[in-house]
Amino acid sequence: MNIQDVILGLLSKRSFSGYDIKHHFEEYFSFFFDASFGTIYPTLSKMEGLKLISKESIRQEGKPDKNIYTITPAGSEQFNRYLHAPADKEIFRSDFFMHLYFGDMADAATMETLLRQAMQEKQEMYDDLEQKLNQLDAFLPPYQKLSMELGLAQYAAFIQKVKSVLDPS
Amino acid sequence: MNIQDVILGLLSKRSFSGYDIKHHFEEYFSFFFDASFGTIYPTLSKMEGLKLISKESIRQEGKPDKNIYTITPAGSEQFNRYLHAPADKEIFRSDFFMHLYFGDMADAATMETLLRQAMQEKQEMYDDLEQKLNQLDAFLPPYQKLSMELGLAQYAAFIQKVKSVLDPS
DNA sequence: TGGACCATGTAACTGGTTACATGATTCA
DNA sequence: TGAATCATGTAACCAGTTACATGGTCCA
Repeated sequence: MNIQDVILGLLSKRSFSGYDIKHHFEEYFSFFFDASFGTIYPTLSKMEGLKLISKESIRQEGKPDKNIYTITPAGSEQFNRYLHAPADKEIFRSDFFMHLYFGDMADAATMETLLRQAMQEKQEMYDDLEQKLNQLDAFLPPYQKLSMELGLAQYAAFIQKVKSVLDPS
Repeated sequence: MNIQDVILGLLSKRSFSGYDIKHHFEEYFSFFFDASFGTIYPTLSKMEGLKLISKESIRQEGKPDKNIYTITPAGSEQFNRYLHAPADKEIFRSDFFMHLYFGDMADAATMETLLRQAMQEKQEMYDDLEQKLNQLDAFLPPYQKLSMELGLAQYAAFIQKVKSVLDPS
């Protein structure tokens, strides 16, 4: 998976500006993907050069011009190849787990803070994702819904386990 | 978290060669961290230059020479700072989730393959981790054990959810 | 008046990977 | 005989981030 495929996926549904793409990433992909403007803008230029997408400049009043990108047939073809190819292996790199792994060398207060912090962050992500799911539920296509439910299931497992260690009852 | 901290953590317990470090990563960290020889060897040289670790060259019969690295007081100090600092946010980038998110545009057979594949891979990681946990259980310090149990809990949640979709019973 | 939002873009940097080079030993 | 294991290291590359530059509008 590279960012090109992700952008093509978004553009399969409707046209986007670079700015919109970033916001969509934050809103819907934040739990398994992310990219900065520093990646998005150069990638869009490159993809336009490759004729995978086409650009239309829109003048706006009171706001800067924006570039709206639309997928081309060549872009659709590439995205379709991506979609039916096997998934790359996922990248998971966790400093939390590293701290935990070496936690027996740290003091108890530090470890409790670490665990509480991690649990709280996961809880926030859970709540955020759950709220989105409830809100969109009826309109969500099945696999999109499943992706969110799977995210929730993993978060819930994490939270439950950490909670059982922090507040054994 | 950078690779330096991880190496210092390992060297806190005993001395390692670069080759050993790589194997330890694969054996115990593979589910939340990874690094290649191309990163490990230059990092070790750099850390030696910074006096965080010291090198001893060992001649071996029938095998190439090896460089054994030992942590210095300056290295211990840096590791201690790492250990008591808050954890960086984790990096999770999943092509599987991306495929799932866009899955409603793919055909059913592709999606079933995707799900079965992912489930199988997670199951293998689960089995591998569980086996290590059972094998070492009595010797494991508590937080190290917890890190493995948390990994298992997350894998189990994933597997269970995907299974419920593939084989509803 | 200062911060948030809208909007695009570049340059410098970083943290890695992959592939290559070397070479002996052991095992099937 | 050829693959796996032991062991170190470098060069080329790549995908990404951060910080900076620009500048208008809207709202408190």
